[in-house]
Amino acid sequence: MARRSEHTREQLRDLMLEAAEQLIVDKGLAGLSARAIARQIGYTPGTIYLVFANLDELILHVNARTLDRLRVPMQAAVAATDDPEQQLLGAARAYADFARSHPNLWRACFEHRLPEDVAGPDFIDARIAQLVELIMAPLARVSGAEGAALDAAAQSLWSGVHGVCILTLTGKLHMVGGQATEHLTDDLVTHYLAGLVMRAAPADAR
Amino acid sequence: MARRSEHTREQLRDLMLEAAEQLIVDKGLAGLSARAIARQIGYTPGTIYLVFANLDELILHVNARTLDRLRVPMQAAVAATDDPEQQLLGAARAYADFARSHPNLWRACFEHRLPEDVAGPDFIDARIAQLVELIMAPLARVSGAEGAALDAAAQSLWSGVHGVCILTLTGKLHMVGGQATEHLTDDLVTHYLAGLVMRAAPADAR
DNA sequence: GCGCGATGGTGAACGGCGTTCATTATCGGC
DNA sequence: GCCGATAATGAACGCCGTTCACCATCGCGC
Repeated sequence: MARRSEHTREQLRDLMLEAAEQLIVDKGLAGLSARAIARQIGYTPGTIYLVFANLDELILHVNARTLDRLRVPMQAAVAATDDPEQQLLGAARAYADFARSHPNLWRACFEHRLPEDVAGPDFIDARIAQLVELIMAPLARVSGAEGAALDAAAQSLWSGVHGVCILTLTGKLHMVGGQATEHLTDDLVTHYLAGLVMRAAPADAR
Repeated sequence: MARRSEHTREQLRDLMLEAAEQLIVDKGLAGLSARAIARQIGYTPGTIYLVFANLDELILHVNARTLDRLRVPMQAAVAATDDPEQQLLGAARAYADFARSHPNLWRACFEHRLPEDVAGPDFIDARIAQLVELIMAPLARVSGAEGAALDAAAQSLWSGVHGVCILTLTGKLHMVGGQATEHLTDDLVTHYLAGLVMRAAPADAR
């Protein structure tokens, strides 16, 4: 017992994040435990606390990685065209697609709850802000909105897409005529955008 | 030990649901435990399993109650006016208001996860369907939609409002210019409806 | 070549959890 | 007044997150 320097702190950190990620992918947040991570990487639970303050912090870092990975396809969707409406549709579809392909990782980002009195760390907030900012420019272009109105549009649209993903992926919406995630995100985005554009430049005023 | 018939099964059931509800209200789903419920009602944990199959089932029944209570103000909002757009706005506001006044109960309905392989019970699905159905009639009136298109509209609109509530209430949206829940629901509903109506009867066709 | 201080890592322990079940105290009916 | 049925217990099992005294190992100074 008591090996020395088998891995550096950094290596250990990566091993733990990797193992935790795999556990979440396989069995969801509920399947994650300090003991399971330790077992997976051949250490004891105590070692985890040499690297992270507690399990919550470890999970937050897994989530940060997930949010980074989620940004890639969304960014690609925005870069794929110059039509701002298509950019927004693409981003929403990329979001929904990521959520559907990595349900447990994606859900971990939003289901994980810190203790009542602890605030989320900046490195998570910043990554969420990055995602919302991705859609700001196209949204400004289609709607002509700016300032607080633009902020509101970005937040409500993004939240809306998020809501569709959550409810369809957790099976809380499979009632009569339950619809596919993609279909509903498209419906939400196109109608919201149409309404937003109309409000900005009403047909009556043409 | 081993008191007999101090309460009937029904009374015991209600005591447990009441105690569980209070625990969730006070400390969230995470603060709920079989031992805490038992302590609260003066029984031992084992007794719970004479009434419910397991804690999950008990939580599902608390959630069913919560959904029933949520329906009341939404129904009232729909009954308060004849203008379908105002009915929809009112229902959304009622939803957001309920979520904000009973955050822990409301969140319990959506954060509680059954084991991977267990399907949600009908008595929850039915109550969610009831909520969505509340907005079907007004939505049909404003948009003229019917059939699958109407289903899709109801689901994406409701999911969207839900998403706004989740992200604002869990503090996952307090970035630059973070907006109030009510403001964002109004924004989402009005713009979505405007877009939906326009699509149904475009201004160009007038 | 050797001892020693620093330290990475351990593993046992604490108090919690959900759940099960043999056991017991109490009841209604005979 | 007994007896079978049963409501409720509480101890037990195997988990959990987290802490910490301890020790095996390393690199350094001699």
